[in-house]
Order: sequence, then C-alpha cells, then structure tokens
Amino acid sequence: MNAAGSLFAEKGYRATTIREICDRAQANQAAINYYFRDKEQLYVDCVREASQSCMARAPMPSHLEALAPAEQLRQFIAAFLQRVAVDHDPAWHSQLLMREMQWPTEACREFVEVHVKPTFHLLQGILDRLLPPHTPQPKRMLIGFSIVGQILHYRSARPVLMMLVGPQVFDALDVATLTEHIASFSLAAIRSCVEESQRKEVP
Amino acid sequence: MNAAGSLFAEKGYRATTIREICDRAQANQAAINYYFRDKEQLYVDCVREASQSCMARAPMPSHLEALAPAEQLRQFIAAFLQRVAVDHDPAWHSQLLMREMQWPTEACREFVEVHVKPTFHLLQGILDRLLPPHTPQPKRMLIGFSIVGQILHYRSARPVLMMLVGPQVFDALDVATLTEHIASFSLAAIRSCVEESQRKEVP
DNA sequence: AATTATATCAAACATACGTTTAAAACAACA
DNA sequence: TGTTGTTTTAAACGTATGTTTGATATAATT
Repeated sequence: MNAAGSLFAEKGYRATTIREICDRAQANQAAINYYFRDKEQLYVDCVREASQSCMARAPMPSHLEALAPAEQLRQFIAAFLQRVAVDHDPAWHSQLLMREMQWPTEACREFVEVHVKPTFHLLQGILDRLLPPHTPQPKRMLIGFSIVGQILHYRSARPVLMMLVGPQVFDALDVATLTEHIASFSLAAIRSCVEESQRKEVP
Repeated sequence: MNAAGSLFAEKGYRATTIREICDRAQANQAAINYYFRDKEQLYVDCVREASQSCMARAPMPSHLEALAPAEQLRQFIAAFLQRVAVDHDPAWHSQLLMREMQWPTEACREFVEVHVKPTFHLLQGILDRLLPPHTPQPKRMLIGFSIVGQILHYRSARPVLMMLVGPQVFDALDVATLTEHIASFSLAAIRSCVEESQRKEVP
C-alpha cells in the first residue's frame, strides 16, 4: 500500500501501473486483485489512509478556548502548514490528498466531508472571535479563503515556486517562518477590517 | 487541437486517448500522427497555445507607471484573477496551465520562464514601491507569495471550494468582488509592515 | 496426519492504446 | 488530361495494462 500510494501520488492514477506497484512492493501482480478488489479500490483505500494519517499526525489544536483569538489563529496556521507544507514520511500522504483536492475522483467527497469542512469551520470560529460581531458572513468567508489560500500555496504551487526562486531558497522556508509571516500578514489585514467597521460604527 | 486541449485539461495526459480526441474532433486517428508527430507533441503544442492565448487575453496592465502604487497592486490583482479565476472560452486554456503548474511535465519550464517569472517580477516591482526601501528581500518574496496564493486559490482549490460552500455561493463570486477583497486585505497587511518598520526606524 | 481454508505465484487472457501502413481521395499544376 | 504532391481513411500491428485462472505452497483446524 505504501508502494501504491507513493506511485499514485507521484504519477497519478492512470499513469501508475499495477506492475510497477507490485515491483516496488516485491509482491505478485495478482496480489492487488486478491487483497483489494481491483486497482480502483486500492486507490480509494490509499486516499482513505492518507487522509486519516495526515489528520492524525498533525491534529488541529484542541485547546484553543483558553488562548487569545490572535494566538488561536497563529496555532491554526501552524497546524495547517504542518499538515500541508511539510513532507512527513511517508511523503505521499499529503501529495495524494492534494491531487484529490485539485482533480477530485469519487474518493474526494468523503475527504471533504470528514476533514475539510470541519477544519474550515474551525477557522470560521476563530475568525468570529477576531472580527466584529456584525461582520457579514461573505466577508468572513473571503477572509477564510485568503488565509487558507496563502497556506495551500506552498503545497499546490510548490513545483513552480521551486523553479521561480530555486530549490535552496524554497527549502529554507520552514514552518515557523511561514507561520509567522502568514499570521502577521493576516492579522494585520483583519485588524484593519475591524478598524474600518469601527469607523463606520462611531462616526 | 481544441478537442485535444479540452480533454487533456479535463482528464490529464494519460487518461486521454487519441481515439477520444479524434472522435470529438471528427477526425481520423492517424491525423494526430500526421500533423503532430505523436501524442506527446500534440500535448506540448496544446500547452503552448494555452499559455500564449491566456496571456494575450488578459495581459498584465502596461500603463502602471502613472498610477499610485496601491492602485497598481489593485490592477495587478484584477488582471491576474481575470487570467486565472475566470473561465474564458475555451475554458481548457487556464485549466491545462494549472495542471502543468501543479504536476509539471517538460512543457512547464518554458511556461515558467516566459510567463510566470516576468509576472512575479512585475509584482515584486509593485511591492518595491509599496514597501519601505530597506525591506529585506525575503520579506518581499513572502508578501508576493501571500498575494499570489490568495489569487490562485480560487483556481486550484475550486472543486473543493465548490463542495465547501456550494456551487451557487461560489459562482456568485465575481472578479470585482474578489479583487476588492484581496487588494484591501493585502494592502492593509502591507501597510502594517510599513508602520512596523517605521516604529523601528524612528523610536 | 488428514483435511480444509488461505495465500502466493507464473502464466494466460482480453482489451485498450499509440503508432504505422498502404491504399484511396483530393488538389495543384504541366 | 496526366502527373505529382498532399491529405484522408480504414485496417492492422505491436505492445502495455488490468484482470483472471489454475496450480502450488503455506497455515489452520479437526
């Protein structure tokens, strides 16, 4: 399954052959049809494992309540970056999930329901505490997208970023640096939203 | 070529068969090997056409010099969103380019050199005018990533965003709305950078 | 130890795919 | 009109790929 997952993540479903998988796993070709019904079932099992393991490895912080909202956001960003931008081993977990998110197969719906939606709602909750109470919901959504967009960029555009600034510059970006930047960038923007609405409120 | 491009964009290189392409184009199978050497050459030609047309259709604003830096950034964001988030016809152009950027084939290097690098440098130039003169280069780079990340998110995470908020909410997001949000969000963040460095400078 | 279930394996199978071929249709030109 | 070069077409070719088969080995159970 590690063999399958890493190849699927590298080359995609169609470009990966079961012969390759079995070579890497040092198993017989028929093993796939014996243990997993067929190639497709093996694929969805890989996605499921990737999703479970990814979330288990870098869980969203559960003790947020006690912290100041700004610190909650910081921790959220750090945990999200940890999930998405860092290559844990096996590296294929997050790669495969990213593939699913960009060109979803059937395996994606479950992932979105179980993991993406709760994560986004967690972020929305944090933003609720950071923003004035009467902030319109669409605005909160856009701010959420802006934060998530900044984070995911380091995964989804990784190959291009490497070509753009060179691998050595890119690899020098660690989670702490990125967290600090994205958090301060976003908090500054959010603060200006608050001020803006206060100006309207108390003219 | 439209037939090929749209199928490549939809399903990827491997999952697209030349029989399908020729069906859609109402052409003979051998036509592909006759006009384009082979399937791969057809693919890189599609990418090249997509890249040229995409840039031609929504060129970066050329008259930036006359504008205030903040307005320059606004225009940049609008033009970038226009390129990336909007489905022009044919829709496969931007889709195919996005595919290339996320899982690059050989066709990607040229695209990055010819179009991505100049675009990013244009953004860096705008940021130069917005930021204090002694802002360290890494910081400028991170700010650039934050802006581009926000923009690209609406393309690269589109399927997930649709599942997340529903298609009707997502489709209601027009370029003007997104431009206004991303620009004000980013400008606020940038402004706080400036203030921060001024606090250091004049204590 | 004998029997049954489970797992492994090499080989074969059927189909899908990219490419080639060779003949036919068409166009340009003398 | 006959000749030449170009385009189109149907069929065939060789290979790659997912799956199945049937035999053999291994483990579990009685």
